[in-house]
Amino acid sequence: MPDAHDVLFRTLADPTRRALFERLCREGEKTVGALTVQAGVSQPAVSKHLGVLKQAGLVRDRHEGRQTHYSALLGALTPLIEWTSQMAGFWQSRFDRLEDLLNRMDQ
Amino acid sequence: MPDAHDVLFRTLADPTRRALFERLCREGEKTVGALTVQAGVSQPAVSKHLGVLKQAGLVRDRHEGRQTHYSALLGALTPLIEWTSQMAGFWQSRFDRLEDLLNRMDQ
DNA sequence: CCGACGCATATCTCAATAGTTATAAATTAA
DNA sequence: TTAATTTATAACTATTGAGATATGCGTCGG
Repeated sequence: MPDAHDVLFRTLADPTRRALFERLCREGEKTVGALTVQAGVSQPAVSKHLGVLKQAGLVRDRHEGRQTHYSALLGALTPLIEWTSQMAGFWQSRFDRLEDLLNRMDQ
Repeated sequence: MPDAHDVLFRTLADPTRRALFERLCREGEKTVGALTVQAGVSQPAVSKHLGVLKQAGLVRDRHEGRQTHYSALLGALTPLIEWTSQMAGFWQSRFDRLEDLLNRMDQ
């Protein structure tokens, strides 16, 4: 079973899909049709990508008549931020331990 | 040609490869053999993943006799951090504009 | 010098998935 | 009701890439 990091990285790895998410972040809520215009792929492809983004918790949809409006959910990026700072943290702590070691060696 | 974000997301999307990078972050420099033991895949698979990580600038290698030592390069994560905060920034600024609009409507 | 060791590369296979077109389903307009 | 519009789903194709095994290449110990 894939954890949150897996889902996020895998979902955002595709350029087309990430571009869709970026547009929703930049420009706010958009219909499928509006997104399709500049997506460079067919409407079914856009719908499928939006489905994957929704599954990952990165977007939500709102139905209004015969159109569906999608918008970004920034909160879903939290695990990504945490992962990144965790990696940086590990690196930093190893650096600190090295510094300690060097300090002790000086004495 | 894929930009820095593309490379990073694509490289870190694979669980096995990301696990290798995480170990290098947590535990520092490791040989291919040491990494292979706990990787759950064959040694050639590990070598290939390390090659991809190196290509992405996420790790560097150091040859010593007949073994190769790999270590993480945290700086390579910068574009990822920037992308994330950029997305959050777009969201925030749209929120601010909405707030402004509501304030103006109040008057 | 020769065999074992450590890693990288070559080649192949298989599964996952992004894309397509065709079509269904639901809503609105005429 | 019929036709047009909007989105989602179905079915298929093609590509990508992660994994395996086999092997090549350099290095160390005996």
